[in-house]
Amino acid sequence: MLVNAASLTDITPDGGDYETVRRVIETITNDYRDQPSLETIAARLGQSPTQLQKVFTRWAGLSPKAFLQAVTLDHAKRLLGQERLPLLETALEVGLSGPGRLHDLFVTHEAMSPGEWKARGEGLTIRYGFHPSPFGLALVMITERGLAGLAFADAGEEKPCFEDMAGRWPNARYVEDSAATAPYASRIFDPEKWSGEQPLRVVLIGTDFQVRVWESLLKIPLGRAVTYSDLAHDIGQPSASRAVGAAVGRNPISFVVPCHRALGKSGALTGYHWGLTRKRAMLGWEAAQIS
DNA sequence: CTACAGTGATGGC
DNA sequence: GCCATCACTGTAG
Repeated sequence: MLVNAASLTDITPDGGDYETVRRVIETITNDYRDQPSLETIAARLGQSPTQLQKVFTRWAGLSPKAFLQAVTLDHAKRLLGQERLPLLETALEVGLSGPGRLHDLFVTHEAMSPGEWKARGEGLTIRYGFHPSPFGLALVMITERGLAGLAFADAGEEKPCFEDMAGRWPNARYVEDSAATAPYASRIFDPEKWSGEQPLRVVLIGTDFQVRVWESLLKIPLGRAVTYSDLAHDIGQPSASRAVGAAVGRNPISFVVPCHRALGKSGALTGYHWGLTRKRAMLGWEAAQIS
């Protein structure tokens, strides 16, 4: 991990940088054809180039230029390329008990029973809170069993974001409790705290098919990517790539269940529930964590 | 680039 | 059940 602790404590407590970063990424991806210089971008955002450069680098650990390179098709293909098959064969010793090993952030998970799923959250108490994160405001939702939801919103968009999530388990009781959710937020977004000793507890609430897809996603290590059809193969339904896409899109715990590491077969970023720009940001941020 | 077909899970009716 | 809707993919013009 090249990102040092100081830079992380800079970004994580107040996620203000993300707004700037988001606009930079957006600008560049919209106008990549005319290769805008740092200067032009800075001018458009009403900031000085040096200032912009600094904020961006603090956020990603990567210069804007290097970052962009990390999110190109080329790079995406490389993420996909390396040893196609072995990747998903990595053991996932989860079961419903013992701590399993999972990608970079160690996670234990359990699935909800079908009964609980049918009840659509009936009898479940979900506590939630908004917290700043490197990717904008993060909405964290937890139950007694562990983390159940993670979503993102830009400033001012909290309400639709919450409703999006709450609509998935309409019968649950929702309690605002950011004191309870805060520890989760800080765990998740600080790579320094990713360790196997204290795995993050996660509870997957979804249909059987969805849960299988999400479990597959959890097997993708940091800095790697797979295609929707890889995932389809992994769950034993090679032709169901489209259905897989839909299931990936319904992932309630984005980032932790790394749905941003699922790409189209061409390496193109096909879609993202919380905005394609955010998907780029995550991939670029991760690229910086590895190097 | 667009169009279309084949695809499987899901949710509303 | 039926039908529309997808964060898909391959083929054709």
